[in-house]
Amino acid sequence: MIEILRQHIVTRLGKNIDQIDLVLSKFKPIETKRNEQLLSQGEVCKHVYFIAKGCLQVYVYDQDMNENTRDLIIEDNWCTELMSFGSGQPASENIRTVEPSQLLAIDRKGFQEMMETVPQFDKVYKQILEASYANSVYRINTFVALSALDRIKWLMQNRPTLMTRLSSKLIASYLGINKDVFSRLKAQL
Amino acid sequence: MIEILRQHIVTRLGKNIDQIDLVLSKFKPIETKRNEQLLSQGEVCKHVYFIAKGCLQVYVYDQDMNENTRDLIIEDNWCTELMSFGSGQPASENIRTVEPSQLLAIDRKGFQEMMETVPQFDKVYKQILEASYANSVYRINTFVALSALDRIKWLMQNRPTLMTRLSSKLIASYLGINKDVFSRLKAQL
DNA sequence: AAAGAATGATGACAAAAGTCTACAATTTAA
DNA sequence: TTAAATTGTAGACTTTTGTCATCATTCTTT
Repeated sequence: MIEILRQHIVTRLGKNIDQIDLVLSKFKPIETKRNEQLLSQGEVCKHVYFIAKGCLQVYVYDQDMNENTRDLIIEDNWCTELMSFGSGQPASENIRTVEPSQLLAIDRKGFQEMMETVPQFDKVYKQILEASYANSVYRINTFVALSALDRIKWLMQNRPTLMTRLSSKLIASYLGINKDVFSRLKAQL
Repeated sequence: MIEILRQHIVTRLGKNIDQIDLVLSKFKPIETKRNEQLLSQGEVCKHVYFIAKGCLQVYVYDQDMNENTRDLIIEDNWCTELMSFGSGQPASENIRTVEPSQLLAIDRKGFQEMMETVPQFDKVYKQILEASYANSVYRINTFVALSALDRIKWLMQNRPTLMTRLSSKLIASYLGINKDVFSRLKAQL
């Protein structure tokens, strides 16, 4: 499992990283079933997860306790509640697995040590941040500019794997559409 | 004008930055009227702007050529189209001033020099990225979890200055609500 | 293999949001 | 300072989206 992370780092920083094994040793492998809770709002987010395999859902509750999906993240990506992880304040979001997953978790201490002792890792962190931000930007633009139907089309165009891989319920929640409406709109295509 | 940026950096990095004047010298001051176009989609985004005074709108067009606002950014903040600025690819977003503004612009060359010669600035960049990302996360959550009316309430709670300072048309577009609907919902409060 | 739970589709209806028009009020630019 | 343009509000109407109930189907779990 750790080899997948090694590969992820190598493709971003090149092969000759002195302390790559030191870095890797700071990650703890976790095997999960589906629907395992990794973070609940109110708790402090203690880890950053690298997803070697599987899929995580980041979600929030509304007044009616419906679950609304802020992000769906698949393998070869990172997941955390950054604000809580960075500040130590309680998280406002929840995270769970939606598939049996293989994760590599690093805690705050490990993360900070890594950033200090392996300056290059700072670069990886920046890349992760930039990618996450870019993702958010596109996502916001779909919400301000597109109707429900067009958001569905957008997802099919831009993240076709998500559409086929995950349940309609999840996808609808990710798109900010009621699941019944999603079902109807899909039929229209 | 440059003093405002100096202050911005000092509060983030502390007073004893060796080369702060070198950094500041790389920024070009720009005075704008309102409604000045800083970037049009298709162009490459060549600058990062620090807003010393005023307000910028980042927006995209939909099929009907309506303008949809991805972000509204006021003084003491940064604005750019990061993906285009970073990659040199054509921008997918537009940027204009919505108020007469005082901006400090740095181009790619200046930016890269800065990151290399003043390693501390890298930290500022990271902070900007993190803040922008955090912002986006909250914003996405308002879209997946809240109705139009609740998004209005959210904005009044969390960014009350925006509400009073900018036109209803802009705010409606920022919230992803039709301007007529926005007018009606506001009356309901 | 079977019971139970979750999922996805559908119809009927309700509520929310969007469109269009008109008009007064305000702002902008000549 | 005025003419022109933009903005904000309102009513009547349409479309989109949400809700609820039902039912067949598929997954899960025992």
